[in-house]
Amino acid sequence: MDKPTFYITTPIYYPSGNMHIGHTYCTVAADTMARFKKQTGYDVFFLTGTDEHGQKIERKAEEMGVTPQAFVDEIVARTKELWQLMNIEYDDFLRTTDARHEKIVQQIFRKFYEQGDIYKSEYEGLYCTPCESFWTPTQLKDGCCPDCGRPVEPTREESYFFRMSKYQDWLIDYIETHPDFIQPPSRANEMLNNFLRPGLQDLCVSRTSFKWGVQVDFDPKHVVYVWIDALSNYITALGYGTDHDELFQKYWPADVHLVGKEIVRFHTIYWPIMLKALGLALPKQVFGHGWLLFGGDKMSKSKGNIVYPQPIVERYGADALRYYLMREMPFGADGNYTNEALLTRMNADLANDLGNLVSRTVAMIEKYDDGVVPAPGAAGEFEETLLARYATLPGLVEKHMDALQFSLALTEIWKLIGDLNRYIDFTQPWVLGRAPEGRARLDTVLYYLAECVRAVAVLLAPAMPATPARIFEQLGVKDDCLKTWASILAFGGLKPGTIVKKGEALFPRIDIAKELAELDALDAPAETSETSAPAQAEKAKKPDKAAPAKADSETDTITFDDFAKVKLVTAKVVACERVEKTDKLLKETVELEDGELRTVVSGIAKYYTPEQMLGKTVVLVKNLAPRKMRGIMSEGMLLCASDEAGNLKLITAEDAIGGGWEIG
RNA sequence: CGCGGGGUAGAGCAGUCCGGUAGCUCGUCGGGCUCAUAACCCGGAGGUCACAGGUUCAAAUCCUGUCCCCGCAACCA
Repeated sequence: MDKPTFYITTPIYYPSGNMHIGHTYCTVAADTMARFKKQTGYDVFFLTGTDEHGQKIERKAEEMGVTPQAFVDEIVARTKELWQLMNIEYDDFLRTTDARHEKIVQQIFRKFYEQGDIYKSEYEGLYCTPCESFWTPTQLKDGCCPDCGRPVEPTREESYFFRMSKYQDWLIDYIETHPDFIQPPSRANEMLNNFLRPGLQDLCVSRTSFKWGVQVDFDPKHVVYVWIDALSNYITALGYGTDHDELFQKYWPADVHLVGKEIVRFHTIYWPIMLKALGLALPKQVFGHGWLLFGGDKMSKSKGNIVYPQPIVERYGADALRYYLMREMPFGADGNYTNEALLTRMNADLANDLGNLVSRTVAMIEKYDDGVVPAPGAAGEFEETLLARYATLPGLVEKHMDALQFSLALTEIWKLIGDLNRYIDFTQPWVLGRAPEGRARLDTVLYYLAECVRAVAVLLAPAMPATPARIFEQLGVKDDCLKTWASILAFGGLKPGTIVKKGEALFPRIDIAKELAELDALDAPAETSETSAPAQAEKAKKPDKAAPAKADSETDTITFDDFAKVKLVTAKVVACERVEKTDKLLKETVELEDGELRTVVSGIAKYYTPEQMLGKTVVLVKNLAPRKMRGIMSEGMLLCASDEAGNLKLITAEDAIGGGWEIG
């Protein structure tokens, strides 16, 4: 008999830098789900991968002096290492640079064109030649390029467009009649209200301004634009469109696409329309999970607050991190990552509740029954309570897992763990062990403990794949049949006579204060330099624009001549006002020694009022290229120091009488 | 009125769709136990559910308005 199938995907990640804990979060969730479905009898296919094309990667590679392919190869290699470290068991890893993918994307694109969903037209926009970018009128700043401040010119670029509007009514109807399609439901409203009901624009689906992409085979100067390329991965990985499409026949449509909330739109609007145009079924569900924040802030390279999993896993193991990620926040909402919360959970849940339970269970069997699991006697009141929990637990876990509520599923498992710890206190095995007439009760208690701990190990396996084996080892469970989901549906699988063996603590208790200090010390370099976070990783990242590659690392030096190029002078603030309608900007007029006045715009309004600025002697980068912001030309930059939270302090020169003193 | 998320015990959160005793974890205070990783168990303290109106027998939950916080975007040279 064929098993039911289950096809789950993560997004294909953009390898412009190394994967951090946010990517890890999503991938662990997918892996946990995949393992759970396998455990409960499904034929599972779990896909992840990387989305490797696009101008951004082309540029980064160029800056680093390598080919785009070499650039992404490096990141992909590290990504795969990370997934291995995290115990991610994917069935396939698709790279959009794989020949198998590119070929089918071309085919899909051609099909769209031939059936009239894609038409050739001209992209009309305002083009900034130096930046090679199109801008819409609303993006312009004062009629100029928002990136470089230079004038733009109306330009037409030949492009292909997808007739999204043609499918709009169908899609609205589909979403309204399939309430489970977009999860959580609030995201569906967002899509309907913001994009679908106002009317879809035709989507520009090709570019001629860069080359790093899938070429349009019937019009080679075009490359396929990102979303057609990227979204197709979910079917090209299964061999769609080839002679060997058995996987596609078997697994499509996907049961769930896990996606970050920022790309829900592409997966619930463009992707369904593409599929409809191809005549294919839609995925059963798109689940938009929340973001992992750091201290309440979004993680970002510019804030330097990106958390990488490697140091954590090296210290505490993948299971501890996986548990934390799955347990700490409801899937779908944003959550905070903090080292402190991680360590607290490790101690409270893993060391105290679970680890200690295993430890005391095994220790008592060794002490009172020479390490041999005894046969149970009749169930009493306490046993009935336990059995009641035991009987409903698998069903509850399954219900929560099917709703992707990992946190709730784990909470249910921990309720049994709590019951077991309580059970020991209530039954007091150490008292029973003192008198011969207590022996029968004692044996019953010890058997119930061991059998329930076995069930816990089975239930933990999806989220914590490495831990069950360690529990089974101590319990002396060798028979693989006793490690399956089926084996816990009825109480009593564990054989009396099994030999237990106390081992090392599953999760040793941690000195939180000490560990926190050490983790902070590890993080410290990462705050000032992006390059040091994961020891063997990194090196490949860079700020998005400009900045020559060598400025990347704090260990790199510059020559004196390099330094001499920067003209730093003191400057006195003679006027200052807020720039209207902005949160961050102050406009200062500063005076240099020769009486020269400069206008400077600075993003410091959150830290200084115009009144505070007035009269200060500050440090100005005199020869920085002018840059227009909010329509005001800024002629230089005021030096600031920033702490790890991004708070700014102006560098001032208290003793300087006025402006114009040279520094350096 | 740009888009979105949020304001519930000292901290972090659930509960809000589908009104009906305000709940969980950590911390804290007191007690118990000694099988166990100074773990485990019991109990206590601590909340005008941001604010103001409204609907209702009944509002954290529904409606209206206000305030505040945080992302994104527009402005971090």
